[in-house]
Amino acid sequence: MSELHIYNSLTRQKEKFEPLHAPNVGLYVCGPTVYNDVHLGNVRTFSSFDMIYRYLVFCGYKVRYVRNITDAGHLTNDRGEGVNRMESQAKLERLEPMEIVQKYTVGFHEICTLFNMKSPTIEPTATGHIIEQIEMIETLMEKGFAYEKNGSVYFDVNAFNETYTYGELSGRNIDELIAGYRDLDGQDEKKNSIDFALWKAATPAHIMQWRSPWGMGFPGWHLECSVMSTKYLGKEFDIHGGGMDLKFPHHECEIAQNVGACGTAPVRYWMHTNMLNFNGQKMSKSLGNSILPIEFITGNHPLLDKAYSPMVLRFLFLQSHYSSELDINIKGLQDAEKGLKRLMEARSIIKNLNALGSELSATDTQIAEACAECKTNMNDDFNTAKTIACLFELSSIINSLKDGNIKAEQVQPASVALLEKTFDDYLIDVFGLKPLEDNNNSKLDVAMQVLIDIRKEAKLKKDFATSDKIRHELLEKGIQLKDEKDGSVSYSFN
RNA sequence: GGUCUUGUAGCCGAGUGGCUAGGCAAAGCUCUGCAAAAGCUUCUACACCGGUUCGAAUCCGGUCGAGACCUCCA
Repeated sequence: MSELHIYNSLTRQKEKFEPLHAPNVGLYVCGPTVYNDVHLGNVRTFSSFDMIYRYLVFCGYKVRYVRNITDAGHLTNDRGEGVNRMESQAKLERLEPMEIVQKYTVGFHEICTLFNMKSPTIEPTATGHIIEQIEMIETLMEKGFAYEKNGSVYFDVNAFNETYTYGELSGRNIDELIAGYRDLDGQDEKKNSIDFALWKAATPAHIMQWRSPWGMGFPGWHLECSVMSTKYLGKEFDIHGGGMDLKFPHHECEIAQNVGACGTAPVRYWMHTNMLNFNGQKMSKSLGNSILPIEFITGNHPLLDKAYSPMVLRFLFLQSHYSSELDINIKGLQDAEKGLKRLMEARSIIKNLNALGSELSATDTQIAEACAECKTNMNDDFNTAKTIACLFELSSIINSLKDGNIKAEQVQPASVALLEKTFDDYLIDVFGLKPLEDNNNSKLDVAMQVLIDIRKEAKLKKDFATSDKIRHELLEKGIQLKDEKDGSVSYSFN
């Protein structure tokens, strides 16, 4: 595909991407609720959108990337029961709610940095937009899509559904939803069980509460995204993303709020990333089987055999499509580690390649085609897996050229330049992968050269005991010596 | 129960109505003092049963299996 196509969850098909106001693109992604640590499943979603953001920028778009921080104390459900997560965590940790917010916001940002994610261009907080949320509620009430009861305000789904349609995104209809709720018979103030809270009255015990026309209270969960996306991206914008699990009810309610308040469908392209499983089971906070990102990085977890670089995890994510479920396990992590190393080493070899070709060869054509295919694949709904396959194909050519299996005369200098650009473009810029380790520590390099020279001397004297001892012991410490075809010796880290 | 997704070689994982993705693992060869790394070669799969078609893993129907959402979650 020569132009970017995106699978739109709303229409359930791939569509050509046409921004409303090219070259500008508005991208909104639902961010984390900062009441405890993000887990690896969250990281998968955010790194998927990081890749998507990077690719849009790579394509020349000017992207406004908004990702919110949910820091208001929402209830664990909409029915007026449940607990305020921010406050219960605050009690648990004996901290102020805002200390909880600060602690886990900082933690989230640290993880984002470790995983080499670009910052959004705007990262708004729910508590920073209470006034705007109240304004949207007032608009919805004026239009007859919301009603107040005992200091709380609810969205009137039935009233909305008379003018518009509720449930399109998630493929639900109101009658079935109501039927599903019926056995939970109306223990609350809502007109209808499917109505959801826009504003909840707070009891004096609630620490996080704000003044509103309906008394002290706090906003409903779905409202902040409607408000902040409208404020920063407009009533209608290009892409809205989030995890699959937010499709219903969160995104459905968001659409209803936006349509109700503004009269237009807010989002052109809905994108949903799929869940991450570990050893076959969904990783989730509520199941209690989530391994923290930092535990992967340190290897400090009973289910892990060793530490894995954040880049290995990122690469593992990229090897499958963002919209597929991904099950990870130890074997998968190990495979990804090897694969990433292979690509990174191929990339570092390119700089030293000799190309003397003057006429277009079959290899030149092969390189040109594979490089061009990267873009075609990415344009097909961000097919990172296929793009990676192209890079592996190119890696074989690079290694062959280095080893002399392909002669320098068979490749034009322009092809090597293209290889270098392609690896930098996709591996580094779009995929956001960093070389596994920098070995530009000059003192280490000098020390390594001393060992390499000693080994070389031992080999010349046929003292293989010594030369093998150096090689084996370095390998045990994670440094691999490589005897190159030309007699030189290089090293890499395992 | 409702809505939806999915079932691909030892493992992971892309995919298009006809042109054997890719990675990891395994085997053989080249290279090597021996290795490692790298290169080459081999392993040709698409849950099952029907149907549409000149042709289907790809479309349709059914069967069986797996999963997600319908309640807080990315």
